[in-house]
Amino acid sequence: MRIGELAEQAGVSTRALRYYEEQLLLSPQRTSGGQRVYPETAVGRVKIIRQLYAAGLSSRLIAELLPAIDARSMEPELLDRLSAERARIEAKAAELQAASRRLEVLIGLATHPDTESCPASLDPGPSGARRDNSPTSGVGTDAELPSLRRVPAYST
Amino acid sequence: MRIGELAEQAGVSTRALRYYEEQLLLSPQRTSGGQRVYPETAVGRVKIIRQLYAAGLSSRLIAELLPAIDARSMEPELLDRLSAERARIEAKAAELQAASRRLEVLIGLATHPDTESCPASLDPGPSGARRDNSPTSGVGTDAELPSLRRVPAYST
DNA sequence: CTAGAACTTGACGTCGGCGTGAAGTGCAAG
DNA sequence: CTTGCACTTCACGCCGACGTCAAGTTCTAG
Repeated sequence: MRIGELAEQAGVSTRALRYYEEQLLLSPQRTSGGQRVYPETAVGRVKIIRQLYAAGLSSRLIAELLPAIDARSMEPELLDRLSAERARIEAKAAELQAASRRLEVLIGLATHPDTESCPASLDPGPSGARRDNSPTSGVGTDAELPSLRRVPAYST
Repeated sequence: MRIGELAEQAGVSTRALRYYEEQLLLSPQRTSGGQRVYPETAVGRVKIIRQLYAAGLSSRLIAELLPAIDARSMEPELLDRLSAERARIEAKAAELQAASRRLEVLIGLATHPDTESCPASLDPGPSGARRDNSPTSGVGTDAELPSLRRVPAYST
């Protein structure tokens, strides 16, 4: 199959496919005229690639990972790097959830009628799964936000 | 106080402070010579800005948010956008966690001795808090990954 | 007065995963 | 042969929050 068909079947753009090839994730054959020819298996392969991208992996790491998946065999060192990546992704997810909780507090302050003087420390607190205290580009000590109330919203 | 001192006290770079000003998040006064002069309150303000950045907000949204925080009063429309932002951040966090679970599966496949023919569907499944089925730049239908085993690692 | 630290504006670099032309070539149908 | 779509390579654009020179100015201590 050629690039257009693969793009459609895999649900990606032709530009993306050429980019993947540039990143050595795909190695299609060529016709005598220079056009790319992919095997049927390429559809699944592209989907796997998308999965790995969606997992936050860089094209570099994916390029190293794919041969291992093909060979059904992984070097321990690569396995370690994969674990490290997963840890980073987990940390990022946790950070985002903490951020979401902070926003939730802020929204709550503006949504509720001013319920007492709620101490809005905007500190997410250790409510999640924080294993380490790595920097994670930390936002230092937390600042306080003043209380908010919703504006009456005149009859617009 | 001048920019260097503020930078140190707030824990950011002077470049960042100038960038914040460019984004209309800060509006310091100037000396006759043109140097920036910040009030003491700027320290807290910068920390709040950092919090909002950490919450995944864009400088554009922060710029609209800060006056509301200053005025302790928020327009409902702005509140809605804030909620939408929070929803997006939540979705992103959930997506990352799903990705992390996928990686965990992949790592597990390579780590365990080949425990039976475990059907590695790499489907995160509904194990988390997925409220909606919004696109979230979805990776379409899930692909299968073959099983893996760890390579013996010769005595290196 | 002078050294030099701290400051100023300006502008280009970064990182990644593509989007989006531009200009030319391959291929199948009528 | 010709139309015309799919394809090719090349290469710049983009987004965002700054980092990082570069060259000039201001402030402060001695």
